[in-house]
Amino acid sequence: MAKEVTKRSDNYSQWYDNLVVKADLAERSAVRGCMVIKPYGYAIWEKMQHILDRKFKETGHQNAYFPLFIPKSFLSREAEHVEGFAKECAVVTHHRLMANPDGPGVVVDPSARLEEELVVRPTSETIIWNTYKNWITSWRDLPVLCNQWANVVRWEMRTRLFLRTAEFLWQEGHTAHATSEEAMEEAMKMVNVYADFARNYMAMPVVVGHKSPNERFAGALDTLTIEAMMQDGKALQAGTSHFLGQNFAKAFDVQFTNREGKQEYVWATSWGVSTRLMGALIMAHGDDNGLVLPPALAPIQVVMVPIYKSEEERTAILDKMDQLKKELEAHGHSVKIDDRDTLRPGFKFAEWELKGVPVRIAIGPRDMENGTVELARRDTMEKVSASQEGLGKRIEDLLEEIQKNIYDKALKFRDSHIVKVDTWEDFKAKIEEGGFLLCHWDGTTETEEKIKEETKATIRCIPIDSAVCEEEGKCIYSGKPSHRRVLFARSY
RNA sequence: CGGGAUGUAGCGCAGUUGGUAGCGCACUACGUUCGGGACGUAGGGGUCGGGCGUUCGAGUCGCCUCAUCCCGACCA
Repeated sequence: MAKEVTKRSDNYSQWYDNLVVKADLAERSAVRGCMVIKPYGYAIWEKMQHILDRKFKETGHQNAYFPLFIPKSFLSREAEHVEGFAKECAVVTHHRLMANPDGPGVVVDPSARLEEELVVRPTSETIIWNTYKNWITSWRDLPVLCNQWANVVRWEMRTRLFLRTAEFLWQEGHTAHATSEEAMEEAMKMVNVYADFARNYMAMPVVVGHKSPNERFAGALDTLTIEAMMQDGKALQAGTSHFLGQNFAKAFDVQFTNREGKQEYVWATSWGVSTRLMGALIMAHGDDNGLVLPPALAPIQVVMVPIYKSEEERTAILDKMDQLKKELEAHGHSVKIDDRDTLRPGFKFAEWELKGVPVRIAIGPRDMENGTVELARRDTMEKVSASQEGLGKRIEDLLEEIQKNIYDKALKFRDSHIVKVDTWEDFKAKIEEGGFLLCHWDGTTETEEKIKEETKATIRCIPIDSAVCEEEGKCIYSGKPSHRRVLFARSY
Protein backbone atom coordinates (compact mmCIF):
# COMPACT_ATOMS: atom_id res chain seq x y z
CA MET A 1 0.00 0.00 0.00
CA ALA A 2 2.59 2.44 1.13
CA LYS A 3 5.08 1.47 -1.50
CA GLU A 4 3.22 0.00 -4.41
CA VAL A 5 5.41 -1.00 -7.32
CA THR A 6 4.18 -0.51 -10.86
CA LYS A 7 3.65 -3.79 -12.70
CA ARG A 8 6.58 -4.82 -14.83
CA SER A 9 4.37 -5.97 -17.67
CA ASP A 10 2.37 -2.74 -17.86
CA ASN A 11 5.19 -0.32 -18.44
CA TYR A 12 8.72 -1.62 -18.12
CA SER A 13 10.27 1.81 -18.02
CA GLN A 14 7.96 3.09 -15.37
CA TRP A 15 8.36 -0.12 -13.39
CA TYR A 16 12.11 0.42 -13.37
CA ASP A 17 12.01 4.09 -12.32
CA ASN A 18 9.48 3.32 -9.65
CA LEU A 19 11.43 0.38 -8.31
CA VAL A 20 14.70 2.27 -8.01
CA VAL A 21 13.00 4.84 -5.82
CA LYS A 22 10.71 2.56 -3.84
CA ALA A 23 13.43 0.04 -3.02
CA ASP A 24 15.48 2.90 -1.57
CA LEU A 25 18.32 2.56 -4.05
CA ALA A 26 18.51 6.08 -5.43
CA GLU A 27 16.59 9.23 -6.23
CA ARG A 28 16.90 12.25 -8.46
CA SER A 29 18.81 15.08 -6.90
CA ALA A 30 18.11 18.78 -7.09
CA VAL A 31 20.97 19.02 -9.59
CA ARG A 32 19.84 18.41 -13.12
CA GLY A 33 20.56 14.91 -14.35
CA CYS A 34 22.34 13.90 -11.16
CA MET A 35 21.47 11.13 -8.76
CA VAL A 36 21.60 10.55 -5.04
CA ILE A 37 22.58 6.97 -4.31
CA LYS A 38 20.91 6.07 -1.03
CA PRO A 39 22.55 3.90 1.64
CA TYR A 40 20.85 0.68 0.55
CA GLY A 41 21.77 1.22 -3.09
CA TYR A 42 25.28 2.21 -2.18
CA ALA A 43 25.70 -0.94 -0.08
CA ILE A 44 25.09 -2.99 -3.22
CA TRP A 45 27.54 -0.87 -5.20
CA GLU A 46 30.12 -1.36 -2.44
CA LYS A 47 29.76 -5.11 -2.71
CA MET A 48 30.29 -4.86 -6.44
CA GLN A 49 33.33 -2.67 -5.87
CA HIS A 50 34.91 -5.06 -3.40
CA ILE A 51 34.53 -8.07 -5.64
CA LEU A 52 35.77 -6.26 -8.74
CA ASP A 53 38.62 -4.67 -6.86
CA ARG A 54 39.76 -8.08 -5.65
CA LYS A 55 39.68 -9.38 -9.21
CA PHE A 56 41.72 -6.43 -10.45
CA LYS A 57 44.34 -7.06 -7.79
CA GLU A 58 44.38 -10.76 -8.65
CA THR A 59 45.12 -9.84 -12.25
CA GLY A 60 48.06 -7.69 -11.21
CA HIS A 61 46.54 -4.22 -11.10
CA GLN A 62 47.03 -1.46 -8.56
CA ASN A 63 44.75 1.39 -7.61
CA ALA A 64 45.77 5.00 -8.12
CA TYR A 65 44.01 8.33 -8.38
CA PHE A 66 44.22 11.04 -11.01
CA PRO A 67 42.76 14.59 -11.04
CA LEU A 68 39.13 15.41 -11.60
CA PHE A 69 40.06 18.34 -13.84
CA ILE A 70 41.59 18.00 -17.25
CA PRO A 71 43.11 20.98 -19.06
CA LYS A 72 41.13 21.56 -22.23
CA SER A 73 44.24 21.19 -24.36
CA PHE A 74 44.82 17.64 -23.09
CA LEU A 75 41.44 16.52 -24.23
CA SER A 76 42.01 17.81 -27.73
CA ARG A 77 45.30 15.99 -28.29
CA GLU A 78 43.62 12.89 -29.62
CA ALA A 79 41.34 13.93 -32.47
CA GLU A 80 38.75 11.16 -32.34
CA HIS A 81 38.68 11.21 -28.59
CA VAL A 82 37.80 14.88 -28.30
CA GLU A 83 35.22 14.59 -31.04
CA GLY A 84 33.54 11.79 -29.14
CA PHE A 85 33.27 13.65 -25.87
CA ALA A 86 33.20 17.35 -26.82
CA LYS A 87 29.42 17.57 -26.87
CA GLU A 88 28.95 16.45 -23.28
CA CYS A 89 31.64 18.16 -21.27
CA ALA A 90 31.21 20.29 -18.17
CA VAL A 91 33.81 23.05 -18.24
CA VAL A 92 35.26 25.10 -15.41
CA THR A 93 35.96 28.65 -16.58
CA HIS A 94 36.35 30.65 -13.36
CA HIS A 95 37.75 30.18 -9.90
CA ARG A 96 36.05 32.83 -7.81
CA LEU A 97 32.65 34.28 -6.90
CA MET A 98 31.88 37.78 -5.72
CA ALA A 99 28.98 39.64 -4.12
CA ASN A 100 26.40 40.55 -6.72
CA PRO A 101 26.77 44.32 -7.37
CA ASP A 102 23.18 44.50 -8.74
CA GLY A 103 21.35 42.70 -5.96
CA PRO A 104 21.42 39.83 -3.50
CA GLY A 105 23.53 36.70 -3.80
CA VAL A 106 26.77 36.08 -5.59
CA VAL A 107 27.93 36.15 -9.19
CA VAL A 108 30.95 34.77 -11.00
CA ASP A 109 33.84 37.19 -10.69
CA PRO A 110 34.67 38.07 -14.29
CA SER A 111 38.24 38.89 -13.32
CA ALA A 112 38.76 35.33 -12.12
CA ARG A 113 38.66 33.74 -15.54
CA LEU A 114 40.98 30.75 -15.94
CA GLU A 115 43.69 31.14 -18.51
CA GLU A 116 42.99 27.62 -19.68
CA GLU A 117 39.58 26.10 -19.03
CA LEU A 118 39.40 22.85 -17.12
CA VAL A 119 37.16 20.05 -18.27
CA VAL A 120 35.55 17.90 -15.60
CA ARG A 121 36.72 14.43 -16.68
CA PRO A 122 34.27 12.54 -18.87
CA THR A 123 36.93 9.77 -18.78
CA SER A 124 40.58 9.97 -17.81
CA GLU A 125 42.67 8.71 -20.72
CA THR A 126 44.17 12.10 -21.45
CA ILE A 127 45.18 13.14 -17.95
CA ILE A 128 46.49 9.65 -17.27
CA TRP A 129 48.54 9.42 -20.45
CA ASN A 130 49.96 12.83 -19.75
CA THR A 131 51.10 11.37 -16.42
CA TYR A 132 52.31 8.07 -17.83
CA LYS A 133 54.69 10.03 -20.06
CA ASN A 134 56.73 10.74 -16.94
CA TRP A 135 56.51 7.21 -15.63
CA ILE A 136 57.69 5.34 -18.67
CA THR A 137 61.11 5.53 -20.25
CA SER A 138 62.32 1.93 -20.53
CA TRP A 139 60.88 -1.48 -21.37
CA ARG A 140 61.66 -2.23 -17.71
CA ASP A 141 58.91 0.25 -16.67
CA LEU A 142 56.30 -1.78 -18.50
CA PRO A 143 53.63 -2.86 -18.13
CA VAL A 144 51.92 -0.14 -16.11
CA LEU A 145 48.69 -1.59 -14.75
CA CYS A 146 46.57 0.99 -12.92
CA ASN A 147 42.95 1.28 -12.00
CA GLN A 148 41.08 4.17 -10.47
CA TRP A 149 37.75 4.34 -8.70
CA ALA A 150 36.28 7.70 -9.51
CA ASN A 151 33.35 9.79 -10.60
CA VAL A 152 33.03 11.17 -14.10
CA VAL A 153 30.73 13.71 -15.68
CA ARG A 154 29.04 13.49 -19.04
CA TRP A 155 26.50 16.21 -19.68
CA GLU A 156 23.77 14.00 -21.08
CA MET A 157 20.60 15.52 -22.48
CA ARG A 158 18.33 12.82 -21.11
CA THR A 159 19.09 10.91 -17.96
CA ARG A 160 17.80 7.83 -16.13
CA LEU A 161 18.69 6.74 -12.61
CA PHE A 162 21.75 4.47 -12.77
CA LEU A 163 21.49 3.91 -16.53
CA ARG A 164 22.50 7.37 -17.62
CA THR A 165 23.20 10.19 -15.20
CA ALA A 166 25.19 13.37 -15.68
CA GLU A 167 27.62 12.22 -13.01
CA PHE A 168 28.33 8.57 -12.34
CA LEU A 169 30.68 6.39 -10.35
CA TRP A 170 32.90 3.89 -12.06
CA GLN A 171 36.28 2.30 -12.21
CA GLU A 172 38.59 2.86 -15.11
CA GLY A 173 41.65 0.76 -15.72
CA HIS A 174 44.45 2.23 -17.81
CA THR A 175 47.36 0.06 -18.85
CA ALA A 176 50.52 0.55 -20.85
CA HIS A 177 52.35 -2.31 -22.60
CA ALA A 178 55.45 -2.91 -24.68
CA THR A 179 53.70 -4.80 -27.44
CA SER A 180 50.47 -4.76 -29.32
CA GLU A 181 49.89 -8.43 -28.55
CA GLU A 182 50.28 -7.90 -24.83
CA ALA A 183 47.87 -4.96 -24.84
CA MET A 184 45.28 -6.85 -26.85
CA GLU A 185 45.63 -9.74 -24.45
CA GLU A 186 45.05 -7.38 -21.54
CA ALA A 187 41.92 -5.92 -23.12
CA MET A 188 40.63 -9.44 -23.68
CA LYS A 189 41.55 -10.52 -20.16
CA MET A 190 39.64 -7.65 -18.59
CA VAL A 191 36.48 -8.07 -20.63
CA ASN A 192 36.50 -11.64 -19.42
CA VAL A 193 36.88 -10.45 -15.84
CA TYR A 194 33.73 -8.41 -16.40
CA ALA A 195 31.91 -11.30 -18.02
CA ASP A 196 32.83 -13.54 -15.12
CA PHE A 197 31.64 -10.93 -12.64
CA ALA A 198 28.34 -10.47 -14.47
CA ARG A 199 27.66 -14.18 -14.65
CA ASN A 200 28.87 -15.42 -11.29
CA TYR A 201 28.05 -12.52 -9.02
CA MET A 202 25.31 -10.56 -10.75
CA ALA A 203 23.78 -13.82 -12.00
CA MET A 204 23.40 -12.11 -15.35
CA PRO A 205 24.31 -13.83 -18.60
CA VAL A 206 26.23 -11.68 -21.07
CA VAL A 207 27.43 -11.90 -24.64
CA VAL A 208 31.09 -11.02 -25.05
CA GLY A 209 32.12 -9.49 -28.34
CA HIS A 210 33.76 -6.74 -30.36
CA LYS A 211 31.98 -3.48 -31.08
CA SER A 212 31.58 -2.51 -34.71
CA PRO A 213 33.91 0.32 -35.77
CA ASN A 214 31.00 2.73 -35.57
CA GLU A 215 30.22 1.86 -31.94
CA ARG A 216 33.80 1.90 -30.73
CA PHE A 217 35.09 4.06 -27.91
CA ALA A 218 36.37 7.39 -29.20
CA GLY A 219 40.06 6.85 -29.84
CA ALA A 220 40.11 3.04 -29.64
CA LEU A 221 41.22 0.56 -32.29
CA ASP A 222 39.02 -2.13 -30.82
CA THR A 223 36.32 -2.11 -28.17
CA LEU A 224 35.27 -5.28 -26.40
CA THR A 225 31.93 -5.32 -24.63
CA ILE A 226 29.65 -7.40 -22.48
CA GLU A 227 26.03 -7.12 -23.54
CA ALA A 228 23.21 -8.14 -21.25
CA MET A 229 19.54 -8.59 -22.03
CA MET A 230 16.98 -6.84 -19.88
CA GLN A 231 13.53 -8.29 -19.28
CA ASP A 232 11.96 -6.13 -21.97
CA GLY A 233 14.32 -7.66 -24.52
CA LYS A 234 16.49 -4.58 -24.88
CA ALA A 235 20.25 -4.77 -24.64
CA LEU A 236 22.37 -3.06 -22.03
CA GLN A 237 26.08 -2.49 -22.51
CA ALA A 238 27.32 -3.51 -19.09
CA GLY A 239 31.06 -3.06 -19.44
CA THR A 240 33.72 -2.26 -22.02
CA SER A 241 37.40 -2.93 -22.53
CA HIS A 242 39.33 -1.01 -25.16
CA PHE A 243 42.46 -1.74 -27.13
CA LEU A 244 43.74 1.78 -27.75
CA GLY A 245 46.72 0.87 -29.90
CA GLN A 246 49.34 3.62 -29.84
CA ASN A 247 46.87 6.48 -30.27
CA PHE A 248 47.24 7.95 -26.81
CA ALA A 249 50.94 7.18 -26.60
CA LYS A 250 51.44 9.17 -29.78
CA ALA A 251 49.15 11.99 -28.67
CA PHE A 252 51.05 12.34 -25.38
CA ASP A 253 54.42 11.25 -26.68
CA VAL A 254 54.86 8.26 -24.41
CA GLN A 255 57.86 6.36 -25.73
CA PHE A 256 60.13 3.76 -24.18
CA THR A 257 63.50 2.33 -25.07
CA ASN A 258 63.08 -1.30 -26.01
CA ARG A 259 65.54 -4.16 -25.40
CA GLU A 260 67.26 -3.32 -28.65
CA GLY A 261 67.78 0.27 -27.54
CA LYS A 262 65.22 1.68 -29.95
CA GLN A 263 62.49 4.21 -29.15
CA GLU A 264 58.94 2.85 -29.42
CA TYR A 265 55.50 4.13 -28.56
CA VAL A 266 53.74 2.11 -25.90
CA TRP A 267 50.51 0.19 -26.41
CA ALA A 268 47.47 0.98 -24.33
CA THR A 269 44.20 -0.37 -23.00
CA SER A 270 41.43 1.07 -20.91
CA TRP A 271 38.42 -0.65 -19.41
CA GLY A 272 35.56 0.26 -17.15
CA VAL A 273 32.29 -0.57 -15.51
CA SER A 274 30.02 1.91 -13.82
CA THR A 275 27.04 2.30 -11.52
CA ARG A 276 25.09 1.36 -14.62
CA LEU A 277 25.63 -2.18 -13.38
CA MET A 278 23.12 -1.32 -10.66
CA GLY A 279 20.56 -0.63 -13.36
CA ALA A 280 21.44 -3.90 -15.04
CA LEU A 281 20.98 -5.80 -11.81
CA ILE A 282 17.56 -4.28 -11.22
CA MET A 283 16.32 -4.79 -14.77
CA ALA A 284 17.70 -8.27 -15.17
CA HIS A 285 16.05 -9.83 -12.14
CA GLY A 286 13.37 -7.59 -10.64
CA ASP A 287 9.71 -8.56 -10.63
CA ASP A 288 6.31 -7.15 -9.66
CA ASN A 289 7.14 -7.48 -5.99
CA GLY A 290 10.33 -5.49 -6.35
CA LEU A 291 14.01 -6.17 -6.47
CA VAL A 292 15.47 -9.67 -6.66
CA LEU A 293 19.08 -9.60 -5.52
CA PRO A 294 21.51 -12.41 -6.17
CA PRO A 295 22.86 -13.58 -2.77
CA ALA A 296 26.41 -12.78 -3.83
CA LEU A 297 25.57 -9.06 -4.00
CA ALA A 298 22.79 -8.68 -1.45
CA PRO A 299 23.87 -6.41 1.42
CA ILE A 300 21.44 -8.36 3.59
CA GLN A 301 21.23 -12.02 2.62
CA VAL A 302 18.86 -13.14 5.33
CA VAL A 303 16.29 -11.05 7.13
CA MET A 304 14.55 -12.28 10.26
CA VAL A 305 11.04 -11.12 11.09
CA PRO A 306 9.62 -11.89 14.51
CA ILE A 307 5.90 -12.44 14.96
CA TYR A 308 4.54 -11.88 18.44
CA LYS A 309 1.74 -10.45 20.54
CA SER A 310 3.07 -10.11 24.04
CA GLU A 311 6.30 -8.65 25.30
CA GLU A 312 7.34 -12.09 26.64
CA GLU A 313 6.91 -13.64 23.21
CA ARG A 314 8.87 -10.82 21.64
CA THR A 315 11.78 -11.27 24.05
CA ALA A 316 11.88 -15.04 23.64
CA ILE A 317 11.73 -14.86 19.84
CA LEU A 318 14.39 -12.16 19.59
CA ASP A 319 16.66 -14.22 21.87
CA LYS A 320 16.21 -17.19 19.58
CA MET A 321 16.89 -14.98 16.57
CA ASP A 322 20.11 -13.65 18.07
CA GLN A 323 21.23 -17.21 18.54
CA LEU A 324 20.35 -18.20 14.97
CA LYS A 325 21.91 -15.02 13.63
CA LYS A 326 25.25 -15.94 15.21
CA GLU A 327 25.07 -19.38 13.66
CA LEU A 328 24.36 -17.94 10.20
CA GLU A 329 27.07 -15.34 10.56
CA ALA A 330 29.50 -18.12 11.41
CA HIS A 331 28.67 -19.49 7.96
CA GLY A 332 29.62 -16.11 6.50
CA HIS A 333 26.15 -14.73 5.82
CA SER A 334 24.92 -11.24 6.47
CA VAL A 335 21.81 -11.27 8.61
CA LYS A 336 19.42 -8.60 9.77
CA ILE A 337 16.87 -8.97 12.53
CA ASP A 338 13.96 -6.65 11.87
CA ASP A 339 12.98 -5.90 15.45
CA ARG A 340 11.04 -2.74 14.74
CA ASP A 341 7.98 -3.05 16.92
CA THR A 342 5.92 -0.34 15.30
CA LEU A 343 5.36 -2.31 12.11
CA ARG A 344 3.36 -5.47 11.55
CA PRO A 345 4.90 -8.60 10.08
CA GLY A 346 3.01 -8.42 6.81
CA PHE A 347 4.32 -4.95 6.18
CA LYS A 348 7.88 -6.07 6.85
CA PHE A 349 7.52 -9.07 4.52
CA ALA A 350 6.45 -6.79 1.70
CA GLU A 351 9.16 -4.28 2.42
CA TRP A 352 12.03 -6.78 2.41
CA GLU A 353 10.67 -8.38 -0.73
CA LEU A 354 10.69 -4.95 -2.32
CA LYS A 355 14.33 -4.62 -1.32
CA GLY A 356 15.17 -7.99 -2.79
CA VAL A 357 16.53 -9.78 0.28
CA PRO A 358 17.11 -13.37 -0.91
CA VAL A 359 15.93 -15.25 2.19
CA ARG A 360 13.47 -14.39 4.92
CA ILE A 361 13.12 -16.22 8.18
CA ALA A 362 9.96 -15.64 10.20
CA ILE A 363 9.53 -16.96 13.73
CA GLY A 364 6.28 -16.81 15.66
CA PRO A 365 4.87 -18.48 18.80
CA ARG A 366 3.93 -21.56 16.76
CA ASP A 367 7.52 -21.97 15.58
CA MET A 368 8.81 -21.50 19.09
CA GLU A 369 6.66 -24.42 20.22
CA ASN A 370 7.68 -26.64 17.32
CA GLY A 371 11.34 -25.69 17.07
CA THR A 372 10.83 -24.48 13.49
CA VAL A 373 11.11 -21.34 11.38
CA GLU A 374 9.26 -20.19 8.30
CA LEU A 375 11.73 -20.01 5.44
CA ALA A 376 10.82 -17.89 2.43
CA ARG A 377 12.92 -17.41 -0.70
CA ARG A 378 12.63 -14.23 -2.73
CA ASP A 379 13.35 -15.65 -6.17
CA THR A 380 10.44 -18.11 -6.24
CA MET A 381 8.41 -16.63 -3.34
CA GLU A 382 8.12 -20.16 -1.91
CA LYS A 383 7.64 -20.62 1.81
CA VAL A 384 8.46 -23.75 3.78
CA SER A 385 8.69 -24.69 7.42
CA ALA A 386 12.20 -25.69 8.47
CA SER A 387 13.80 -26.97 11.62
CA GLN A 388 15.84 -24.59 13.73
CA GLU A 389 18.42 -27.38 13.96
CA GLY A 390 21.10 -27.17 11.29
CA LEU A 391 19.72 -23.92 9.90
CA GLY A 392 23.18 -22.64 9.06
CA LYS A 393 23.84 -25.39 6.55
CA ARG A 394 20.30 -25.19 5.23
CA ILE A 395 20.63 -21.48 4.51
CA GLU A 396 24.03 -21.91 2.94
CA ASP A 397 22.62 -24.42 0.48
CA LEU A 398 19.56 -22.30 -0.12
CA LEU A 399 21.58 -19.16 -0.93
CA GLU A 400 23.67 -21.12 -3.39
CA GLU A 401 20.57 -22.53 -4.98
CA ILE A 402 19.00 -19.07 -5.25
CA GLN A 403 22.14 -17.65 -6.84
CA LYS A 404 22.08 -20.45 -9.40
CA ASN A 405 18.36 -20.26 -9.98
CA ILE A 406 18.41 -16.52 -10.66
CA TYR A 407 21.14 -17.03 -13.24
CA ASP A 408 19.39 -19.98 -14.86
CA LYS A 409 16.17 -18.04 -15.08
CA ALA A 410 17.88 -15.06 -16.70
CA LEU A 411 19.78 -17.36 -19.06
CA LYS A 412 16.64 -19.18 -20.07
CA PHE A 413 14.89 -15.88 -20.72
CA ARG A 414 17.77 -14.57 -22.78
CA ASP A 415 18.27 -17.69 -24.82
CA SER A 416 14.59 -17.85 -25.64
CA HIS A 417 14.83 -14.26 -26.93
CA ILE A 418 17.80 -14.71 -29.24
CA VAL A 419 16.84 -15.64 -32.76
CA LYS A 420 18.62 -16.04 -36.05
CA VAL A 421 17.04 -13.84 -38.68
CA ASP A 422 17.77 -14.07 -42.41
CA THR A 423 15.40 -11.73 -44.18
CA TRP A 424 14.88 -7.99 -43.86
CA GLU A 425 11.12 -8.36 -43.49
CA ASP A 426 11.62 -10.82 -40.69
CA PHE A 427 14.17 -8.50 -39.08
CA LYS A 428 11.74 -5.59 -38.96
CA ALA A 429 9.03 -7.79 -37.47
CA LYS A 430 11.24 -9.52 -34.91
CA ILE A 431 12.92 -6.38 -33.66
CA GLU A 432 9.50 -5.12 -32.58
CA GLU A 433 9.11 -8.13 -30.33
CA GLY A 434 12.31 -7.30 -28.47
CA GLY A 435 15.28 -9.57 -27.97
CA PHE A 436 18.56 -10.17 -29.75
CA LEU A 437 18.77 -10.94 -33.45
CA LEU A 438 21.71 -12.83 -34.93
CA CYS A 439 22.11 -11.69 -38.49
CA HIS A 440 24.57 -11.39 -41.30
CA TRP A 441 25.97 -7.94 -41.93
CA ASP A 442 28.14 -6.71 -44.78
CA GLY A 443 30.59 -5.03 -42.43
CA THR A 444 29.95 -1.46 -43.57
CA THR A 445 29.04 1.49 -41.39
CA GLU A 446 26.56 2.68 -44.04
CA THR A 447 24.49 -0.46 -43.69
CA GLU A 448 24.69 -0.34 -39.93
CA GLU A 449 23.41 3.23 -39.88
CA LYS A 450 20.60 2.57 -42.31
CA ILE A 451 19.45 -0.31 -40.16
CA LYS A 452 19.57 1.95 -37.13
CA GLU A 453 17.59 4.66 -38.87
CA GLU A 454 14.89 2.28 -40.00
CA THR A 455 14.56 0.10 -36.90
CA LYS A 456 16.45 1.78 -34.02
CA ALA A 457 18.41 -1.46 -33.75
CA THR A 458 22.19 -1.32 -33.49
CA ILE A 459 24.95 -3.87 -33.65
CA ARG A 460 25.50 -4.67 -29.99
CA CYS A 461 28.54 -6.74 -30.73
CA ILE A 462 30.31 -9.19 -32.97
CA PRO A 463 30.28 -12.16 -30.61
CA ILE A 464 33.44 -14.00 -29.67
CA ASP A 465 33.41 -17.75 -29.02
CA SER A 466 30.04 -18.25 -30.56
CA ALA A 467 29.99 -21.17 -32.91
CA VAL A 468 26.49 -20.31 -34.13
CA CYS A 469 27.85 -17.10 -35.63
CA GLU A 470 30.55 -18.74 -37.68
CA GLU A 471 28.90 -19.31 -41.02
CA GLU A 472 28.70 -17.85 -44.48
CA GLY A 473 25.65 -15.89 -45.51
CA LYS A 474 24.28 -12.70 -46.98
CA CYS A 475 23.82 -9.33 -45.32
CA ILE A 476 20.33 -8.93 -43.93
CA TYR A 477 20.07 -5.45 -45.45
CA SER A 478 22.30 -5.19 -48.51
CA GLY A 479 22.46 -8.86 -49.52
CA LYS A 480 26.22 -8.64 -49.86
CA PRO A 481 28.28 -11.63 -48.73
CA SER A 482 29.08 -12.02 -45.04
CA HIS A 483 31.14 -14.61 -43.26
CA ARG A 484 29.65 -14.34 -39.78
CA ARG A 485 26.58 -13.32 -37.87
CA VAL A 486 26.52 -10.34 -35.53
CA LEU A 487 24.20 -9.41 -32.68
CA PHE A 488 21.55 -6.75 -33.31
CA ALA A 489 19.20 -5.29 -30.72
CA ARG A 490 17.60 -2.14 -29.49
CA SER A 491 19.47 -0.88 -26.50
CA TYR A 492 19.50 1.38 -23.48
C1' C B 1 18.94 22.92 -30.05
C1' G B 2 13.79 21.55 -32.55
C1' G B 3 8.39 19.34 -31.14
C1' G B 4 4.95 18.40 -26.84
C1' A B 5 3.48 18.74 -21.83
C1' U B 6 3.56 19.81 -16.55
C1' G B 7 4.57 23.00 -12.06
C1' U B 8 -1.07 23.20 -6.01
C1' A B 9 1.13 19.93 1.58
C1' G B 10 6.85 15.25 2.15
C1' C B 11 4.80 12.04 -2.25
C1' G B 12 0.71 11.27 -5.85
C1' C B 13 -3.24 14.24 -7.52
C1' A B 14 -8.36 17.13 -7.81
C1' G B 15 -9.82 22.12 -8.04
C1' U B 16 -16.34 23.64 -12.66
C1' U B 17 -18.65 30.02 -15.48
C1' G B 18 -12.74 33.88 -11.37
C1' G B 19 -15.36 34.27 -4.92
C1' U B 20 -10.07 33.42 -0.71
C1' A B 21 -7.78 25.65 -1.36
C1' G B 22 -9.15 20.07 -0.96
C1' C B 23 -8.50 14.33 -1.48
C1' G B 24 -5.39 9.77 -0.91
C1' C B 25 -0.86 8.18 1.11
C1' A B 26 2.84 9.72 4.55
C1' C B 27 3.43 12.41 9.42
C1' U B 28 2.00 13.34 15.18
C1' A B 29 -0.89 11.60 19.69
C1' C B 30 -3.95 7.96 22.09
C1' G B 31 -6.43 3.26 21.93
C1' U B 32 -7.46 -1.56 19.83
C1' U B 33 -4.44 -4.78 16.77
C1' C B 34 -0.05 -8.00 15.18
C1' G B 35 1.25 -15.82 11.09
C1' G B 36 0.99 -11.34 4.26
C1' G B 37 1.23 -4.27 3.25
C1' A B 38 -4.33 -3.10 10.21
C1' C B 39 -8.29 0.03 12.09
C1' G B 40 -10.69 3.97 14.96
C1' U B 41 -10.56 8.87 16.99
C1' A B 42 -8.15 13.47 17.27
C1' G B 43 -4.33 16.61 15.14
C1' G B 44 -0.25 19.28 12.37
C1' G B 45 1.30 20.76 7.76
C1' G B 46 0.24 25.53 1.73
C1' U B 47 3.53 32.82 0.40
C1' C B 48 -0.94 27.32 -5.45
C1' G B 49 7.18 27.59 -9.37
C1' G B 50 8.44 33.14 -9.75
C1' G B 51 7.24 38.16 -11.69
C1' C B 52 4.06 41.71 -13.95
C1' G B 53 -0.81 42.73 -15.53
C1' U B 54 -6.58 42.45 -16.01
C1' U B 55 -10.33 42.56 -11.92
C1' C B 56 -13.91 44.71 -6.22
C1' G B 57 -11.57 39.78 -6.06
C1' A B 58 -6.74 35.29 -9.58
C1' G B 59 -4.76 28.41 -8.12
C1' U B 60 -8.25 29.69 -12.25
C1' C B 61 -7.66 34.84 -17.39
C1' G B 62 -3.25 37.47 -20.24
C1' C B 63 2.01 38.39 -20.92
C1' C B 64 6.96 37.35 -19.34
C1' U B 65 10.28 34.18 -16.83
C1' C B 66 12.31 29.90 -14.32
C1' A B 67 12.32 24.74 -13.58
C1' U B 68 11.23 19.76 -14.59
C1' C B 69 9.55 15.74 -17.62
C1' C B 70 8.41 13.29 -22.40
C1' C B 71 9.45 12.60 -28.07
C1' G B 72 13.86 13.65 -31.41
C1' A B 73 19.63 14.39 -31.98
C1' C B 74 23.71 12.45 -28.23
C1' C B 75 25.20 8.53 -24.84
C1' A B 76 28.77 3.89 -19.87
